[in-house]
Amino acid sequence: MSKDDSFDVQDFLPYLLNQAAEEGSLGFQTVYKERYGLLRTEWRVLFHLGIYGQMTATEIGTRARIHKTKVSRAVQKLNDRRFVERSRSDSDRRVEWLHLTAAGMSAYNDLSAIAQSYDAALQARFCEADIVVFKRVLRHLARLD
Amino acid sequence: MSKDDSFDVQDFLPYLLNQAAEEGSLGFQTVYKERYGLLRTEWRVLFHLGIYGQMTATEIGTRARIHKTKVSRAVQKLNDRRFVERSRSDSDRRVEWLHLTAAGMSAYNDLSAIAQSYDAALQARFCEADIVVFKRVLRHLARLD
DNA sequence: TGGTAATAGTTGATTTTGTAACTAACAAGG
DNA sequence: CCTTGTTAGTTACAAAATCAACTATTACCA
Repeated sequence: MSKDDSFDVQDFLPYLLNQAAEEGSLGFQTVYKERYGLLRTEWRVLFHLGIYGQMTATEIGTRARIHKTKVSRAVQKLNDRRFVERSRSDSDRRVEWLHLTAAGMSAYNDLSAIAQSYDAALQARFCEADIVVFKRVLRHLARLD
Repeated sequence: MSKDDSFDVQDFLPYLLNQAAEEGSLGFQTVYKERYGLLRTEWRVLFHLGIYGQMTATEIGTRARIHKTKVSRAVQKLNDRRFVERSRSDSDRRVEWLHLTAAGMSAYNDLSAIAQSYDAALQARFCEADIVVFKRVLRHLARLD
């Protein structure tokens, strides 16, 4: 017996978003996990380097809104696996430029191809007009525009 | 230098969903955290009991897709705080019925009221037609319909 | 019956995360 | 130069999530 029938979790946006996000990443998560033993943050860092090329840890953190300690640890792991190389900047020896190795690039290419087809399969479940609206609202909520 | 310019993380649905979900729960998270010292899972369990009334841990886990160990520990904490009471079923002594105490109900009422206005504020940023589409797609992705 | 499997829920060991404090390098004003 | 403040990134310790193994109870069936 509900105390307040006018409220339903399933209409609560943060709840809906969380459920959809979990459901939506589930399938792809197993790919980068089982195929390359990557964690979610590690995959995210890999993708940013694959897409935007050379970046610093801080830049990645700012762009993806990941805390610097999380980025730091992800970079460490990716470096251990020889997916990422670090090089100190000459002009400012605090900053470290990160870029993918050949192995990292190859993992990125493989995963991004899978990501694209995964994404296409997800989007195929809706009509194009709905996807347009959906993504626009998402981007706005995610503060990406 | 990007290897594959046709791909952008910001168009990748799982990524977008995650960012939006994190952004969207951020504000409300501080409410249940600072006001009642609740964790995300604890809040979710509280809400389910507030809305659907008496339930078992397994039912909550199934409906919200939370792992049973997470539910178990959340119920323990909520029970410690006297927000939830447990009672063994007579017909099957493995199952435990959970329901809110008066204190739990009051916390739920308080939080659900805040949740509703928080939700309304989020939704006010878009036109109604967009919200309708958005929620429909979300529900489908979250496999809630 | 008795044996095997299934279900509800808990506990313990290991990983991962979060918070704060830390080192190192730079910047700017006196 | 020195003090103070800021920025890049790491590390230490506590909190939380995860995974597997566990107890207790019921269900199935030969």
